[in-house]
Parts: sequence; C-alpha cells; structure tokens
Amino acid sequence: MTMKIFNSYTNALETFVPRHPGVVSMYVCGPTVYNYIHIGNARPVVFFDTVRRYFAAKGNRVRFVSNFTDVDDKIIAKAKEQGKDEASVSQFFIDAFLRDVAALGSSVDYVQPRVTRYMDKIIDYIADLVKEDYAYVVDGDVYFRVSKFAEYGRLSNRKLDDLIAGARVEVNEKKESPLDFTLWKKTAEGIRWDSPFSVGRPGWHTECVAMIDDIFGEEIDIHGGGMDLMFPHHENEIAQACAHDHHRVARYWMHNGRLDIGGEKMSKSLGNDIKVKDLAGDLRGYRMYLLATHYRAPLSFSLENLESYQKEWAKDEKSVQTLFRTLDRNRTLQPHAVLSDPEIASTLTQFDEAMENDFNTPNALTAWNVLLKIINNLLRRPSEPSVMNQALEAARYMLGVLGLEPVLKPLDGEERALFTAWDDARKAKDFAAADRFRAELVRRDLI
RNA sequence: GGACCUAUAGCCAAGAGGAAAGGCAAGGGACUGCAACUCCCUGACCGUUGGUUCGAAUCCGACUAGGUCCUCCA
Repeated sequence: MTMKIFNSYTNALETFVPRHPGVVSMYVCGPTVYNYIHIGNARPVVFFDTVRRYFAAKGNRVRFVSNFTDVDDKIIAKAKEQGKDEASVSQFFIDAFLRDVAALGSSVDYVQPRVTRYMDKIIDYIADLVKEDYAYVVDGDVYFRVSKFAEYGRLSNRKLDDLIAGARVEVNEKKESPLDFTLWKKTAEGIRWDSPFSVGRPGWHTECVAMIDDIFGEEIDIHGGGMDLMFPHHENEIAQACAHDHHRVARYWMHNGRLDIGGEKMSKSLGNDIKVKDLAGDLRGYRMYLLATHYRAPLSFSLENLESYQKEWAKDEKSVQTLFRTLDRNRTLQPHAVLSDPEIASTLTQFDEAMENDFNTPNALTAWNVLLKIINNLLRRPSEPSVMNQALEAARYMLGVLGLEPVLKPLDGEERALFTAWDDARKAKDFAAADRFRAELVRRDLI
C-alpha cells in the first residue's frame, strides 16, 4: 500500500515518502496560551495525533513537535488584568491545554518548545535575515521584506497584486510594503527582551521556523495546522525559511478544515464559543465525532451530534470490553494473536486503505464498524477463542490508531466469582438471586 | 471589492464519470426467565437549473443558501 497525502503546497494528492526511511518528522502549530482551548482547537489536536499514531503503528519513529506561543499581546493583557506575570498566566494555560489534550485521547508525549525558552535562537534567526537583506530595521522594529521573495503567496494560492489591493489602509508607515510582516517589535511594556534591534519582543511568525531549524536542522516531512493559518502565518514561515534555511519548511503541508457551530462561526461576540473543558461526558466521544468527518472538510458542531457520538463510543467500548472479559473469564486470552481469519484480516485491510488515502478517518471508522459487527456476532454465541483473540487484536490496532482506546482491565477474583455466581443462579433458575448478582455486575460496570 | 470552500436520507457522513458505503434516530422481527446488550430486515428524484457525455451525485456554466480568508484566530 502507498500513503497518499493531500499537499496544500502543491494542491494535489501526493505519495508520501519520508525523507529518512522509517522516520517521520512532524511539526504542528500549537496554541497561544492565554485561555482555555475551544472545541475548534481540538480538531488539529485530535487529527494530527491520529496521523502520528498511524505512522507509529506502521513501524515509523515519529518525531512530533508542537510549540507553545507564550509571548503574545493577549497573554500580556491577561497578565495585567489578573495582576500576574506573563509566565504564570501561560504556565496555567499550558497545564490546562495538556489536560484537555489528554482527555481527548491525544498523546502529550511530544517535544514542546516555548517561545520564551527560544528567544536567543529567534533573535539570531531574525538577525540573520537582516544580514541577508531579507529583513530591515526601522526604529527598533524589524520587518520581513516580502518583495524579495518571489514565491510569496504560493502556498495560499494568492497573487501579490490581489493581496496589496485587498490590504487595509496601512497605519504602519514604517513598512516598505503593507505585505511586509513584523519579525521584531520594539516595546516598553510587558514581557520583553534585549536584542541587537531594540528592547522588545518577536512577532509570532518566526518562532516556528526557528524551532524547526533548531530541532530538526533540515526540511521536515509534515507541517500541520488549521487552514486559517495558511495565510499569512504559514506563508510567512515559508518566506523566512526559504531565505534563511533554503527550503520550504516542510515537504508536505497539511491543513485541517474549520469547525463551526450550527453553520455559524464560533466566536465570543456571538456568545457561542465552547471550551473543551466545558464539554460534558467522555471526550473520546468528541474525538470520534471529530474523526467522523474528513479532516479537510468543514465540520459543523452540535450538542445533539456530540451526544450521538458519545453514545456510539460508549457502545463500541462496551463491546470490546465484553470481548476482553469473555476471553478473560474463560482464561483464553492471548497476548498477541496472529490474524489468519480472512474476514477479520479484510477489515484491517479496509482500515489501512482508508488511512492511506489521505487519512480518510470516516472510512476507517466504517472499517471499524465492520469489525465491531463481527465482534458482536462472536459474542452472541459460543465462538472459537482463537478467532475472538484475533478480533480483539484487530480492535486494539484500529482503536489504537484512532486514539479511541477502550479501558481493558483483567477481572479480579471477586469479580470473577460474581460472574460465576450469576451463571450458577440462572442455571438453578433462582432468578431472584440472579437478578441480585446482575445488579451488582451492572453497578460495577462489568456488563 | 478580490480569493476561495461547502450543499448527498430526520441527523451525521463516504463516494469524485459507469448499478448511492457506513453510523445514529425511527419502524418491524429474533434472542432472553424478565430485561439490557446484541443480531436480522426496512430508507435517497445526491441544493436549483442549463450544458458536455453512450452514461453525471461526480466534469463545465449560471443561480440559490450557508461559510471562510484577505485583519488576531487551529
């Protein structure tokens, strides 16, 4: 099979070949930590984690990096408002972010560079751009000279003339061109650093390329983020990297589509923004909801749909748990089953084909549903332990890739005895006792 | 003003030129000591309208409705 990825840079479906065989390098734009993340922020968090899981499941070593933007006007404003320093504000929301990420079933085990800890490298990067004449200093501010980069606009498919025509009346007269973007801003307020240009702080476009250059030291395989970052942020990253590092940051650019609420943009002014931490119920149901739509398509959120997917996820998890417990009760659990059953094997093929087709997670979920039906049928009647173990193995693989991992715990002696007692009571037609044991099993969430 | 995206059953959603996947909800049936879970069966003039084609949900044009970007935003 061949991995196909839609490359936003070329606007085409391309065969994915990592630069170094067996190693996939990924960078995903992370959050500006001035608030809790909302449900739209969860989309790239879940999707790119799934990409990572798939590559890892296929035996690759995945080098996954995602930054924290902990220098920003909004953080400074928040710190001022709360009478704290910027570092404690950003640390608070970094912690909150990582809790949300974990609750969504995404791994928090990745490289997490922060702007505040990258200041020297960011300043050096900007200084290099100035030295090479790709950037210029005016009154302590530094701007990137877009006119020097002929390919500007290629990623977002824009023409320079259109951009200039559409540009707002530029209040900043220091810039040579309204398209030039800020690399460094001189400031007397808030968190700031000394630099060869002035005392100030960096613009937010340089951090990602400085981090990528430092951590990977070469063009990476995949750069991901939301479609709304394509312009200007990613365009600006490419411009800087081409000037400084002589490559386009990443060989494959991936952009996820936007999430809205009931067809309306989610925004504070409409009063319809929802924070991840405020969602009720198991967030893995939300993960399933997010993965049920292809990552590039727009997704319209509703609480009704969330509940529907949460219910579905609960049923799915229950089936796998029942399969696991049945094998456990019969002492026929095998740690690693070899997949020889053709029906089960074909669901795996179907699953992989979906994933290899530009991470078509909706179709991967369809393959999962086929396997789920097989599992439920195996559970309806006495079945071969070896086939059941294969089904469990396949389920673990698929759900592991999707980040929807059921909690599977072996039964302890007491639980095992309870199942036996229930069985015995039913066999003896002592239904009053059977109902008591059943109620206890339900109470313990074992059936 | 410029650049785009989306429109498939009550809801969610695949499919991207050759007989409309899947899930949820709903109805019917089966299993069960009674339940729950589960299983089986039942659903589509693919936004409207012109065109291209032997053949269009899929390609092209127009229209309608929503949305995005050009300005902080995943």
